[in-house]
Amino acid sequence: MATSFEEVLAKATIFRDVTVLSPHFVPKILPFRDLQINEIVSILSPALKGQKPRNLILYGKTGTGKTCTIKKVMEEFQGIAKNQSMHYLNCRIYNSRYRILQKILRPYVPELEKTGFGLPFLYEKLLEILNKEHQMVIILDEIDMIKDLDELVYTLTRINDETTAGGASIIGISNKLSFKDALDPRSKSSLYETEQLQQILFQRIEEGFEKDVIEKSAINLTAALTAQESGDARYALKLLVKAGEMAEAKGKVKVTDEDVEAARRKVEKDLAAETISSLPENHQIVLFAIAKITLSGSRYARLDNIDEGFLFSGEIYEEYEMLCKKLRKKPRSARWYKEYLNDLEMLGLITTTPSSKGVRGHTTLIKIGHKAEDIEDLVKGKLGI
DNA sequence: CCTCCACAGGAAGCGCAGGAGT
DNA sequence: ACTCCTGCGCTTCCTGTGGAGG
Repeated sequence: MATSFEEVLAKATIFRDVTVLSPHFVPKILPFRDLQINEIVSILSPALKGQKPRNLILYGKTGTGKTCTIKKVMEEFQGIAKNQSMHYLNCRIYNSRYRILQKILRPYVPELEKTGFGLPFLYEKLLEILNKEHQMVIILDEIDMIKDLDELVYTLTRINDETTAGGASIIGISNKLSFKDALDPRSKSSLYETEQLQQILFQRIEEGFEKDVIEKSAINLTAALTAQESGDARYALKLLVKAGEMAEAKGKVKVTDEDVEAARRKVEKDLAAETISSLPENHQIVLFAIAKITLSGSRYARLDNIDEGFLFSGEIYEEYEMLCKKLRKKPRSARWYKEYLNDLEMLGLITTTPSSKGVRGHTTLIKIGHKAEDIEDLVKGKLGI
């Protein structure tokens, strides 16, 4: 039997307002989320004042209100500042650098209705917009779905360096804590903030350790060491786990500063080993050359004004060429060798500094970032020298 | 002051692989 | 299946630069 609309509307139902229960609904007040909202606001506010933008990643299991929180924040910010815009993207749909840029730019660039524009074009357009003192906040929901995330992060952080006025902030949302492991170290360090690091630590400690077994000062030390090192959460967690293991092996009940300190040395070597083993061959050869000369002594070691342990770019390249000959490989050009040095520095395996007084000409001085014996050992095994 | 040194790092271009479009 | 395009890893060429040395 047919029921009229009036009858349906008049009938008292169980629901007061069905839309409230829809997953897309954003309630006016989010209980227990005020703290989080404040944090996000504090991270975004410099961006709105036209200062250097910051990035942030929210993570947590589905249904914990990440998307909801961020939508609330968007509502509050919308229209507060001129020359400012927020873009919410679900990366399940916009899952590549190209698609995301295209989606963001569409409202500004009418020609984009047609496809067929290259990435450089999109890049230029974005740069153009940001340069008009425009602040952009890009929210990437389900960020782990993006195929070329490293490139995207690199592009966006790089564009921030190039703009004169505005800038772009990235807010990533992810369900998986593990997704960060898939990130390039460079992207990682530009994405993570210290506050996030602390949050990760506390959350993980609660989940992974018995109550109160880690002394407060040990946690502080871990955070301090990590911040000083790279700010990489992966490092902090490894440190804690190792410290826990070492304390356990000694039959201790609590994890103290000394355990963390002892763990640091071990973790450093492990992490180096991990990094090195995933390095392309030529990078490894260059690194080996650096370790070798460090151990045998630099040709210029006795030069005044040069700090001990620093090597000359030129002598390393010569050593590298010799090693290649020994391995029956064709050495790469000097130009590309310099890029290798950049990569190695980026990974924290070496440190470089430009030469100054006391050195003829203009060159780069290179120092190995870990114990040379360790590095030589690790690479030797890998390369089979 | 000029010149040389010992590089730095940008620009152009090349061969190749993988993906998109048709 | 075919072409076309793009990115990648790399080479070659070239100009720039700050200090040493005469």
